[in-house]
Amino acid sequence: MLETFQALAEPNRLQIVDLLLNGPLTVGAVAQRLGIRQPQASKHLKMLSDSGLVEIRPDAQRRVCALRVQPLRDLDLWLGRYRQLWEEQFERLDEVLAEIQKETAPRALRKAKAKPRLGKKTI
Amino acid sequence: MLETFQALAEPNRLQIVDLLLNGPLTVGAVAQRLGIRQPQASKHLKMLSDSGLVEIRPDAQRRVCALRVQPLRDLDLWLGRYRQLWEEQFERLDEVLAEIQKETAPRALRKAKAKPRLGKKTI
DNA sequence: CTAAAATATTCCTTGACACGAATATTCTTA
DNA sequence: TAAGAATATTCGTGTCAAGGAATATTTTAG
Repeated sequence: MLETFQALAEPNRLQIVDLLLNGPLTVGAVAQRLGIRQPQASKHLKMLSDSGLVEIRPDAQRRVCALRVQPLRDLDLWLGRYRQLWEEQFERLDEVLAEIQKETAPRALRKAKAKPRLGKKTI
Repeated sequence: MLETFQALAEPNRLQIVDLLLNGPLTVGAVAQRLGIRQPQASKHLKMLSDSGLVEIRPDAQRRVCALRVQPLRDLDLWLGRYRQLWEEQFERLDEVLAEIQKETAPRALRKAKAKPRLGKKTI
């Protein structure tokens, strides 16, 4: 997971992954479409390969690079633990924000001691 | 998107996000649970805040840090473009399994030579 | 076997950033 | 106002990785 994030935390590599969604490409093709030089493309593709995001298959002198879905599936799984967060919290968030807005905006800020914190969990 | 990946591409920050799934925490609490020092926690939380993954709300002298779902939703959206990729493979897998089933079940296993490999796309 | 094509590797420099230590800042309370 | 608590910031250091340039390696074609 960490490795996947690190692999995708670089502009060219993220672009490469997006590019390979349309199908496999050779190293040179990747370099050309990204406007980078061949050695950089090789390096980035090697890192993507190490992280499991790309599979590099030799074809004569060239290397054909294709996406591997496994890390993305893992990412999807990881995200799953958060998915409920925006499904159940969405309705409530609006309410809470409106509440706060209503509470702080109309009244001028008064030296409120022991202000009654809204019943959320206290830290 | 890139910013989100960069924010999550660091062990402590990824751990912080995972931690905040259980609810908001103060800076000190985060530092304590991660076993890191307070300044590092502050810095990491600031980066998470800059990337939009965490919201820092002042509460007296402390800062309460809570997850923000928006970047995660964006990540989910981004992943969506790849989701069909492993659904295609699932369909293929089903076909293959059905093929095997059809091949082994009715007829006793026969010496199949030059078994037709399913059409791997050539570059 | 040689030349050319495609890719990989090495060396170097530079910039980003993680960590530690020390200090500064902010807010509350007595 | 002073002290204490919680957090932020600064500075210095070491590490890692990205980019460029040059070169090495591998494979096909002639």
